[in-house]
Amino acid sequence: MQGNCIHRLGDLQLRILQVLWDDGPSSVAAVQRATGEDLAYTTVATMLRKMEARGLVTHHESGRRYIYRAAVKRDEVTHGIADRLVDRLFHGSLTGAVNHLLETREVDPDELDDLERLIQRHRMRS
Amino acid sequence: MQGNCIHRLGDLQLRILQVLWDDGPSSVAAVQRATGEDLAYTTVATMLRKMEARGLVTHHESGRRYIYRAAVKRDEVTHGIADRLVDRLFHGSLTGAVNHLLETREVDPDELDDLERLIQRHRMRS
DNA sequence: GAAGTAATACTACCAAGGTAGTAATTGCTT
DNA sequence: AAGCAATTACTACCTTGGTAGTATTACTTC
Repeated sequence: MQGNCIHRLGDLQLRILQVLWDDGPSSVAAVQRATGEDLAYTTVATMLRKMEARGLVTHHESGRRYIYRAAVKRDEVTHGIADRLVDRLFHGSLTGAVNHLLETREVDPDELDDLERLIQRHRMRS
Repeated sequence: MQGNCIHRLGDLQLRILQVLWDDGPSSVAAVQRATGEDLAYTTVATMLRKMEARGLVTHHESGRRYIYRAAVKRDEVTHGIADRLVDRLFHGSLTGAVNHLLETREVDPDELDDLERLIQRHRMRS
């Protein structure tokens, strides 16, 4: 929920949230399966419990088993993490960030087209 | 140096590296001052020692005092962290990342111009 | 109803970041 | 020389993510 420092997620925590966002409410077993990684059942269960304590997920019972669901929105988290990065590395400069990404990644012309369209679309808006 | 998981830096570690990149080789006291944060002298000294153990910085002695310098390049680190983020959050899609940044940040028209120029410049290159 | 199985709860550990106190050293200043 | 100030070394502690074992509980199946 609230000011929970939504950025600062470990790899496993993010992985689990992604499963819950993609697949919707899931049992521990389902999450374990969906992560694709080779983790003990109890590892996933423990992490889910820790995440619930932090307000990242909630659960309700279905029979004797817990069904977990994400308590934070994908956009919130993505936004939080991305913003934090832009601030930490580029002093909040979006241009700096995009520039760096363009410099250091392979970008094919199609992607450049996409980007240009994005910018056009944004220009309309303001 | 090498395979040291250059992404995965704590806030303080990144902060310290930024000081060393900006100001060049510095004593502990200088780093402490430059971080701007209110940290005990020994906190900075300890962190520098831990970072040296991880290969992030090196030191040489000048009289009885240590002068630390960054052992990793700014670009390496920035690239590592940014790449990791794009992979973690956007499945490696640069367009997805940029799109998200545009959606969630205030972007003024000047910045859009800058971005467009960036893209043009990149188009030339390929 | 006895045995097996699946689920959760509890506990424990390790590593790393972060923070800082205390001790020891050494050099400078009066 | 005596004492103060700066500096490094060592140690300690807390938190969090990550990983998983063991114990307990409860449902299912024969």
